Amino acid sequence: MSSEIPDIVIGRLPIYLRELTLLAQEGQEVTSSHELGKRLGISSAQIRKDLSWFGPFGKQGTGYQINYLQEQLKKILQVDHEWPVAVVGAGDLGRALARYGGFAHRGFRIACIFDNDPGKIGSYVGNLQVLGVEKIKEEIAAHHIQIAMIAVPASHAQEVADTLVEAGVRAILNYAPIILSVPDGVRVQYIDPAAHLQHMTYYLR
Amino acid sequence: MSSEIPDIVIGRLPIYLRELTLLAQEGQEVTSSHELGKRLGISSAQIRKDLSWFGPFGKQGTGYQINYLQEQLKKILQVDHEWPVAVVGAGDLGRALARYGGFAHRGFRIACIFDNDPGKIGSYVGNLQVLGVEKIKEEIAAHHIQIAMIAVPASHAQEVADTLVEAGVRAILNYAPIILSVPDGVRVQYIDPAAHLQHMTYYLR
DNA sequence: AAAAGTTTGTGAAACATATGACATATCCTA
DNA sequence: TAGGATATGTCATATGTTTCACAAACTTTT
Repeated sequence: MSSEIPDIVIGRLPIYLRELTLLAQEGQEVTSSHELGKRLGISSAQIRKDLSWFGPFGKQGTGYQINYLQEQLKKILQVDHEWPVAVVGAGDLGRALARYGGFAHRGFRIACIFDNDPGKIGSYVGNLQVLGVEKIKEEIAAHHIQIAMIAVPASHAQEVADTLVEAGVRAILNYAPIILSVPDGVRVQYIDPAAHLQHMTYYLR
Repeated sequence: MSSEIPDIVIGRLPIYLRELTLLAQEGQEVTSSHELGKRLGISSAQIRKDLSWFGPFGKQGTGYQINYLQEQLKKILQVDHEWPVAVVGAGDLGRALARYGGFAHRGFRIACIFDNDPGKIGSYVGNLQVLGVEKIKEEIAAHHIQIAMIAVPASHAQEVADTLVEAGVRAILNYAPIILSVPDGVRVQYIDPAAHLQHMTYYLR
């Protein structure tokens, strides 16, 4: 009976939420599945169907109250409160992530950053001091951090992931170009820009 | 008859190629759909089916010659030669992308980097000098660049995309958290780390 | 040289996802 | 207040994707 909500639907919710925030910034108060779909390049039927997994949020004849739908999506995605996030790797990418301003208003706060390079440990990234990787366990446990981003070379990513999982992390955003092996209950998402580029070069003929 | 190859299949080829490279680095010469699938967390049937869209690359009883399959995938994805890539935005992210060592052996060379900040123009990122955005058109045309990465704030991303398309770019990897509007024939891929994180927080209950 | 063991490539079946279409509700205009 | 316009939520349908299962080809063992 209570069939599970498809993961692919969950994956679209952040995009809906993002676009709603944009609409709100533009001063709009109400939108429709049609308008949203047009802006996102998605069919209006799909948006209505996706949302209907979670409840009736709209009003026939009118559409969706933007503020209300935003709140509901935040609740569903559990970003109605802030998550502390750990960054492992204080190279160019790790530092860029730690300083990126786009996380704050979307439910995330970079809480700590780690590296294994003695030359980097102790230095500051924004107002965060880089900690040694040996501190991962205590720091993550102390702050009950459940989310981490891995921005270390592929050769060290699995080892880092193991440590993070041991420390209690349950969601990993992995920038290293390898598949991580993690126990059940831990989720991993991957970002591999070169793979995206190769996906596109296929079509460049 | 000649049905088109699904885009989702194309999207997996770079992952297969990446894993083959890893296997080759480990000194292995032959692999099987089963081994590959196990390492990637994908069913062996899917890998065989995906590859079969392009031809018979394996040998029954043996599996796949890694070198050969790598070559074939590179040819299919058109990364058997190097593509020059433009980066727009020389902030933390743009600089991290420009200096990232992971593109070179996967078919890409960062050819130029642009910014609109007079304080950044003229400075060096690695051995690339940051150019002003007003140079985008001439530079991209001169070097026949067809691929670009956008690493500017959301507020400027569409404008940058328009300029890039006008200059001849046909593939864009967009790091700005907005959907870009581009003409037919131009492909866009999106990277939005906050969206990935929100996708995962859904499951953190 | 035969038997046992692997592994591919592929059609058919199962499963998952997206679209179409419409009853119903609401808004707007006159 | 009636009629036209708009938009949701949902069931049925269509499309897309993955898995299953097996013949055929090859390797290894006995």
